[in-house]
Amino acid sequence: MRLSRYFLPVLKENPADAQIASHRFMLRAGMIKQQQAGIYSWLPLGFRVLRKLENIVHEEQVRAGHIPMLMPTLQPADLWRESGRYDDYGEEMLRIKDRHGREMLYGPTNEEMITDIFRAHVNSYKDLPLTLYHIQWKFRDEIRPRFGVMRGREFFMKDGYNFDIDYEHAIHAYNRHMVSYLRTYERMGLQAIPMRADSGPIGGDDTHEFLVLAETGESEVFYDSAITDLKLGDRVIDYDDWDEVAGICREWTTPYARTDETHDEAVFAAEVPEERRRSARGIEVGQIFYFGTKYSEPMGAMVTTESGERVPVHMGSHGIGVSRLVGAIIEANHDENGIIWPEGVTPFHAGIVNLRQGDAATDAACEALYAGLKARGLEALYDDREERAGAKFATMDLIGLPWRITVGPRGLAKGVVELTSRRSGESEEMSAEAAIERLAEIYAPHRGTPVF
RNA sequence: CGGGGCGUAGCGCAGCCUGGUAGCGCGCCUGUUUUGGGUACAGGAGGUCGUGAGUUCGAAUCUCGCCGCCCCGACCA
Repeated sequence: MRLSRYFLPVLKENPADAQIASHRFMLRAGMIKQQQAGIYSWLPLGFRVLRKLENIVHEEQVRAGHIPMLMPTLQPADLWRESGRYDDYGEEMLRIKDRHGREMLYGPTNEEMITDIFRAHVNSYKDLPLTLYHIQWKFRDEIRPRFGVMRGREFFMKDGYNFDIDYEHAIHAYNRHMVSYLRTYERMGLQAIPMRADSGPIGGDDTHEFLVLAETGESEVFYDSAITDLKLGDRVIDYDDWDEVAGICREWTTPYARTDETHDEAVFAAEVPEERRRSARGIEVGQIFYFGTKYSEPMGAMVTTESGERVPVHMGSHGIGVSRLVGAIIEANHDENGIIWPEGVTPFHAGIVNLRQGDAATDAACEALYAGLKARGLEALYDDREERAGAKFATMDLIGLPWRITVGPRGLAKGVVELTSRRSGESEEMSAEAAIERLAEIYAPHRGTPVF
């Protein structure tokens, strides 16, 4: 993408309304524009990141054997009356009437709707296990939205629902989700720690929240520092292998890690040596629940077992806050100059800065570089504006592309360009070809592939 | 919802107390200049002062209503 033809409305000054780094940088980098309290337009740069995250989530869900679909944002009130949540959910649910006076709501979650779909089409244990998910906009009419997309009212979320014949199968689904989530966050360059949590309005017995450690987190967390050394890495996982999946969950849930809601100081002290006890703040970026027959029973989602018995299906639900993650990633990856995107989620793989726009040789070198990166499947943002070097560097730092290639007459005279890491600030001179080669290597592990 | 604050040019703000129909910085446009970290100079465009009513000869400024936004708290993916 040539910056001169892109839409990147960056702000030089800090917007008054933005309190925390992610909100400030998202506004300054031209990623979002607020339309109402807690409701944002996603401008091109922000949209690219959102799509990258969405794609990673899809890839990891499909890898775990879960099936993508799409449910509507508007739901009929009657469905929620069946589960009893129409009255329970309270003011947080946005209620609407259509022209005929029919009561509807902008869905804050989809347990009722997915259960309705299930009961309409599934009757036998032979169709289980089944896990369906979608990534869709949700709405929760927060009393007080704040922190930009971290706590908006409208938000983009992956929510998945598993249907299983009994408790044991449902727990495997739960474990499978935990592992798939660990891998999802890891690919996004995040360390998200599963912590034992409270179930809240979704209800249920087993539940873990995933928290990203960040100073601006809304929850206080307590954990054994050993947990932050755990890495999934590139181990191959068979999601149908109950023992393997449970083993990975054990690895991550054995070290103490809880939010203030479930924290127990006595247990913390007994289980964790003092030098490994940590307290910090965390941003919740996902949660998994097992809730058994909470919805299937009142809504009549029954299946026939092998022995001919009709039983309510065991369910769980699992969410990842995709739009919130954009903010969480920035909270965990920024400095005073702007964002520092992890390679897995960056909106462009590299930035090209032309230091002498209009100079035939520099222009040609930049064009060749741009084409060369494209040929290797890498997306560059080429700053071809008539701007001074300082302005171009400042923009690149702000929008946080992890790699920058600087092209100027001085370097070209020596036959080199400069490759700079946004994270370390270190630069290295090399030929344009070598820079392309290097970037191709760097991004080799971060290539997404369309999954469905 | 309780408490606090704000709404003046695209963004950040001053002006309001002590009414006389707007100003600064950044950004934008033009020209010159500069050219490896937001260059300098000159010229220029751009404002229903959130909105409605009231007071007044006269309201951005005073009074009341409404709308919107932000912060703290309770609440929350």
